[in-house]
Amino acid sequence: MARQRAFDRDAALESALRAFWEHGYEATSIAALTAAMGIRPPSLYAAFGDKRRLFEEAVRRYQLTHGAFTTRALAEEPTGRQAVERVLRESAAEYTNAAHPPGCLIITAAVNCGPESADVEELLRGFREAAKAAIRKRVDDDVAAGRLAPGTDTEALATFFASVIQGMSTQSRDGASHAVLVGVAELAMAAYPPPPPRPDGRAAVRHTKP
Amino acid sequence: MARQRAFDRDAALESALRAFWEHGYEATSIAALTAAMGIRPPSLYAAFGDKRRLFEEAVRRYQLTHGAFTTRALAEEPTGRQAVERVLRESAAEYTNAAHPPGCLIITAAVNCGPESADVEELLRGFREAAKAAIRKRVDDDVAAGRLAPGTDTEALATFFASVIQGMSTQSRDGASHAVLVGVAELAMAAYPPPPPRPDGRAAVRHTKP
DNA sequence: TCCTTTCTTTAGCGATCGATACAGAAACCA
DNA sequence: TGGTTTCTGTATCGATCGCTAAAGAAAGGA
Repeated sequence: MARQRAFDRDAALESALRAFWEHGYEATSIAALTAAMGIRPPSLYAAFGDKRRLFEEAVRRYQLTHGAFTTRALAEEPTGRQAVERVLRESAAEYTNAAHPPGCLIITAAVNCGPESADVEELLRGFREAAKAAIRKRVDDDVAAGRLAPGTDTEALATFFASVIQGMSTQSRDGASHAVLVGVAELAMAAYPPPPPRPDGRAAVRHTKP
Repeated sequence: MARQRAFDRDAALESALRAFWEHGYEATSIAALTAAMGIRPPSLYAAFGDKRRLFEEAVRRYQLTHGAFTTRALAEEPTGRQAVERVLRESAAEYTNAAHPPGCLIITAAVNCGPESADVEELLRGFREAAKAAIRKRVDDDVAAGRLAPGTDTEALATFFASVIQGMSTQSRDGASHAVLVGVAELAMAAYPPPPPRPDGRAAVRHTKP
């Protein structure tokens, strides 16, 4: 054995994550990263490989921490409708949480990429596609369970909710408050289709007076 | 008088616009710009000042050409509801028009900016805020005209539709088709509130059989 | 205590960034 | 045709980019 690393690798990774979250992949220089992480370039390269691998590790960490609420919400709620509503509400809260940068790293951190880092753009695109597919799966489950009419356009629904979430990320970075984004989430739920008529022909249960 | 410029300034500006549209402000280098515009750096600087002023001029050009449909739709439609629906439908078409890069330049071209070009980020943010305010104005008009209930949360509505449009831009850049984005636009319109009850207590006009 | 190993530091690598100095070329006026 | 002016092309500026060689510093084994 020999000398051990003098900095907290996890804390440094979290600092890098936040720098990427704030300014994106290309606009965050090694100099900015080392300043944020409190280390010098050789320590960064020894511990994380290079800038791209550091970014990928930061994204993985983001998914397991700040961004884990979406996976949880989609896994835990009993119906697609409830799952989508929870994702929307928790996005409104997370994107405006003053304890960290606004918006979503996976949505915003690799938007303006030169041709030499197109694969980084593609990496985040893959995560976004996976998230949209996870939403669609829950909506498809609602169709299969009879909670949504057969033939419901679940691709359009999933793309719609993905769009609202991505727009909420942009809005939060433009200064929208938590309260306004909750309003956005509630409005978005108006697009979730009503349940189909029951097989006995009776109307669905009403929750308001006729 | 003396020697005149040997290239088409407008065509060069359009080429620069598309380069910025594709990769964003910082990720588009002077070398990439001069290659796309078919000129050498001194010609670029003589005709456009510097990179920032070239970008600002490209954004102005974008607003007057590819992005002008929003201003037109919001100005020409008789009601807020129709204005919003037209903006959504035309956004779906424009963002997926294969004749130019996908999505919206004003939404995507200055997302990942370093601290030294934070003012460029702020410039586009201002345009986005103005667009959202223009949407809100048309919704406010619907409230004033009695087409929407008094007390309607027009800020939430405007932020919702701005979010959907921004999300559609991201989705188009991730590969969503025109047809799917039209579906997104139609779903978004479900959030536009129904008209308030008439003063005589009768229900609003129905367009479908009871 | 010395040796080995790995980390940290200083310093700087080649490449590219935005932006220009300079000279040659082209268009107008006289 | 000569003089003036402005544009164009070459070649390059200092600064910064991602990244690393080399030497000093610290921790474990002998």
